[in-house]
This record gives sequence, C-alpha cells and structure tokens, in this order.
Amino acid sequence: MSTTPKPTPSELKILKFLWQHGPSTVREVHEGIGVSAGHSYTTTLKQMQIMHGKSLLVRDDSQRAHVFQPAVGEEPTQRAMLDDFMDRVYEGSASQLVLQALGTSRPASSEELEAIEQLVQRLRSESDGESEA
Amino acid sequence: MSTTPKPTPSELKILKFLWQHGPSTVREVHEGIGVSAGHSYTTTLKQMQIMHGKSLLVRDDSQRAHVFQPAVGEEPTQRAMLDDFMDRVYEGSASQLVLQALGTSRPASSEELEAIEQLVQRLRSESDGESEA
DNA sequence: GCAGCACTACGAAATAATTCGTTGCAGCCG
DNA sequence: CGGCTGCAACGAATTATTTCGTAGTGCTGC
Repeated sequence: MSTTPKPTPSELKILKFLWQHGPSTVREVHEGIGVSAGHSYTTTLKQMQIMHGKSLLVRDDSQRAHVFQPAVGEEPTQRAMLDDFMDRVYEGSASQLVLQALGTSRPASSEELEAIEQLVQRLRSESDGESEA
Repeated sequence: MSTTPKPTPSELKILKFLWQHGPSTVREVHEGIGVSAGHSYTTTLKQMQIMHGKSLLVRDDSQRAHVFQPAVGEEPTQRAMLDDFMDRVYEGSASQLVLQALGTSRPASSEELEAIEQLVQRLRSESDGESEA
C-alpha cells in the first residue's frame, strides 16, 4: 500500500525542510520557509495538517507545540517522483532524460562529471553479457 | 514573454501525439489517445481548445475540421519541464538527478550508456580550463 | 429542399491544491 | 483570579485541472 506518494510542490518544500533540519514544530518550519514565501502562519500549519492526514508526516503531540517529522525518506520520494516524471516526459527512457539533463545550461562540475562517469562505467561492466530484454 | 510553458500531464499527452504525428484534427488526436483513455470526444476537444487559448497549439481553421499543431517544440518543452523539476526536487543539481536516474530499476541499455559516456567525456574536455562564471 | 452527421463552441460540475480568517483552548504573568 | 499570548483546528474562498452534456452550424446524400 505504501506506494511512496508524490508530494505536491509546496508539500515538497516542507519535506525538504524537515529532511534537512530534523523534527520541527510548525513554527520552526514556518520561520524557515513560510515567512520568506510571504505566507501566513496558518497556511504552513494547514499544509502540515493536510500532510499529516495524508500520512506524509508523523506527529508527536505530547508537547503543546506538536513536533513533526517526515514519514517518508528523501531518496524514495525523489525516486518515485523521478520515475513518474521520466514516464510522463521521456516515455520512461532514463538515457533520454540524462542526456538532456547534462545538456542543460547549468552543467555539472568536473567532480560531478567524474562521479557520473564512474557510475556509467560500473553500469557498463555490470551489464556485460546479461542485458537485452 | 515566451517562457516556454509547463504543460499539465494531459496537455503533455496531446503535445506528444502532435509532435509524433504532425498536424492533426481533434478527431485524429482523440482516436489516437482519447479513446483508449476512455474519454469522450468533447473532452479531447475541450482540452485542445484550452491549449489553443494558452497558445500551446496553433490552429488552422480554414477547413471544417480544424487542424492543430504544437506551438512549442518538443525539446524546449522537455527542457523547461526538466529545469523546473530539477530545481524543485534536486535543488537544481543536474548531477544529483543524473546519478539517481541511472540508478533506476530500469536502467539504460549498453548503447545508451555509451552515448551518455561520450557526452560526459565531451563535457569534461570542454570544461577543461574555462571554469565557473 | 431536408434529414442527418460531423464538428466546434459554451457552460458547468467534480476534484485537487493553495491560502487565510476565525475560533477555541492551554498555560503563564501579574 | 483575569487576561494575554501562542498554538491547533475548522471552515471557507480561490484558482487550476479534468471531464462532459448540450447546443448551434455547416455539408452531404437523397
């Protein structure tokens, strides 16, 4: 059942904050990202309540100011979103996506390119002989 | 002004059809993708009217059955969507996205890996010496 | 000429996402 | 004890997306 949900853009911002800062109160999240976005406190609160309802967040209400935590990991979430995006935009072709991502106006640094190359090399040697579907 | 719009999922399906099949009537698009999706004809029509309103499609109404064409190219659209996605999910880091995309359960074929590697090599040699802006 | 068919146009309903105002409650300060 | 402050809950308005039903109109075959 836990099909790793696909958060909306504003939900993703909150998840990112929590992944980065750890368990936080609504106030903390709001100060961290709501204020600069020009939102009122209740907007952040409502969003987090909705996310709790969707089981995107876990809530500890033993304190007066409830403490929230992501119910989903960062990587699985990114992967789910990526898979969906890949299917919708690139017919599920990872290579198409990768080629275009690397051709972006804001390319990767040399170090990043090296990391990518290493992964490619490893994948190539791994698929040596046991490919083709 | 022409900020290469970010089509919605169903808009993208129609654009994909038109990119692939060239200028088409609503009927053709509907037979191509609407029927199998269980939509009625007017749903496809309405969608295309909306897209025309948003200037996502160009319409030739000299014939009784209007002929539609994408007003945007496939690549610029994909790129715009990719950039948006990259920003939202990967903080704009192409390499992060690429590394995760290649680690997907449905990896690229050997040929695709080779194409990727070639691009990486070219990028690495290009960025040799002329760094950051 | 007229019936019927194919197409476009219009309006509207259903769902989801986003944003806030208002309310009610708990705890602290004097 | 009485009121002020901070917080969660609720309801509601707004906007975007998706989906159709109905209506109007021009063409074609008889």
